[in-house]
Amino acid sequence: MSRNKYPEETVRRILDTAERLFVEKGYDRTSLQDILDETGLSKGAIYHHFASKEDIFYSVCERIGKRNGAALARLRDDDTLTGLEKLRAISRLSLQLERQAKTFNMMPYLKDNAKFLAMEMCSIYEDVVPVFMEPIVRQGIADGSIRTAHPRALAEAMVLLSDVWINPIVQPATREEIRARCAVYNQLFRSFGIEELIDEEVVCALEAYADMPRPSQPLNAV
Amino acid sequence: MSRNKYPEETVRRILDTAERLFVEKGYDRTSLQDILDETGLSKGAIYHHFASKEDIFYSVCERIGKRNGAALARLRDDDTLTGLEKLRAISRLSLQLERQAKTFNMMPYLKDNAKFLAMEMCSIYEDVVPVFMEPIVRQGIADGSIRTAHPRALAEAMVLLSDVWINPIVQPATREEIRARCAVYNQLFRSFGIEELIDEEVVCALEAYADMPRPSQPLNAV
DNA sequence: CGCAAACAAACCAACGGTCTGTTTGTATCC
DNA sequence: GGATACAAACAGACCGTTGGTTTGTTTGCG
Repeated sequence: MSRNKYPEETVRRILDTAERLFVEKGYDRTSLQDILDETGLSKGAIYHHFASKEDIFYSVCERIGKRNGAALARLRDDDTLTGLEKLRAISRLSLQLERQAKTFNMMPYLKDNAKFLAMEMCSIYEDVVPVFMEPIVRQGIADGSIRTAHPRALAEAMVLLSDVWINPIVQPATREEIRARCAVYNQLFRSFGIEELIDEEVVCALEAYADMPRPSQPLNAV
Repeated sequence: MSRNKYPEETVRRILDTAERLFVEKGYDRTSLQDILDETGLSKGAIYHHFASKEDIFYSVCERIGKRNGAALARLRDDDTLTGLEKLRAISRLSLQLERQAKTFNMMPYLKDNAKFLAMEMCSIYEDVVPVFMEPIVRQGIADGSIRTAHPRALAEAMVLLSDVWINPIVQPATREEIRARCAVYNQLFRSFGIEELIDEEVVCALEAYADMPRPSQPLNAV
């Protein structure tokens, strides 16, 4: 079936399949052959639309970033909320986005998903902070709901902690650990005027992750 | 030259070479052939001492962990310092360790070193926090120099921020950005009784990284 | 002397990636 | 509006390299 009339459909199929496989098995353990088998496409098809396996991975990440970015942009540009209120909303929102993306069962633990972690860190520095978080913090400074002389740095600390620590994707944790993390997280930012960054409702939602079934064992025991 | 009398020398050579190559080029871009060429050994030799390429990587990481662990253990067990004083000393120490390991020029940016980042995160949760940081925080609580109900969580937040944020390895930054990060970092932990976690001297040392030459371009532009 | 540790090196399947070839939608010309 | 041209959209054979295995050889040492 050459010369498809709707090539963007093919691209979508490739990205959908690749995203699922990368999330399920990790980048390294997903071979091009796996993607070929599951899409029913040929190598020619894939290399017509993408330059390399890594290119597919980056495109997958970019698409996830765009999905999340749309929701974050709406929040950022909402002019009925103060900066502080937006920060609180983000805690709620990012949990929701994570659920959608199903990245929360991304692992057999961290080691098999090094590439995703690295990309997340990159996008935090290059995208999430400068495009969404810093502007929101600056708004908070302007409207008096946040106090700091270093909006960028404060935004970085908040996003990093929430995305690679609070967020239980990265490391499984018990209910008590999750609750303790949230308590510390809230206390950390109190002196910047940011009270109750994570409210009880979100804490409960986070706690639910503690019971999530995890893949039995990391494949590469050290 | 078969049947070497000092096989541990061979192991050391393999680990030394692999560590250097992994740091210079990243795990993915270092092939076994590279290690063979630079050590002058054969595949048989390497697979006699190691189970796989990943096994070499884990051994490299383990060795780095042991090197750092020795220094951290000495600090932890020093009974002339309060918990708080030990935390301050760690800021200084980890900078020093990083310099030794030369991991600070680990990159062509983050994307080429996903595996190291993931291992660092793992070792933070599995090793650094429970073995070193949490005991120190607990000591600080006992001797009154630190105030928190959640020593583990506080330790996690401190290590994460210092290792993947303050530490300029992960993302290059200007002098002003580094200084701003340190200021925010110090303010974050003030309410736990932890004053001046990073002092001016360390800030200056960190600033010096801003001028470090970085590899020109990431190899995989998105 | 014998045996296993410590290698050397040929060998292998699978991988990511390339190249050439084929089909086919569509713009263009008359 | 039908023939023609052309490139987009694939298919699939092919290639070098990779990580990993196997078999063979040397040699220190009990």
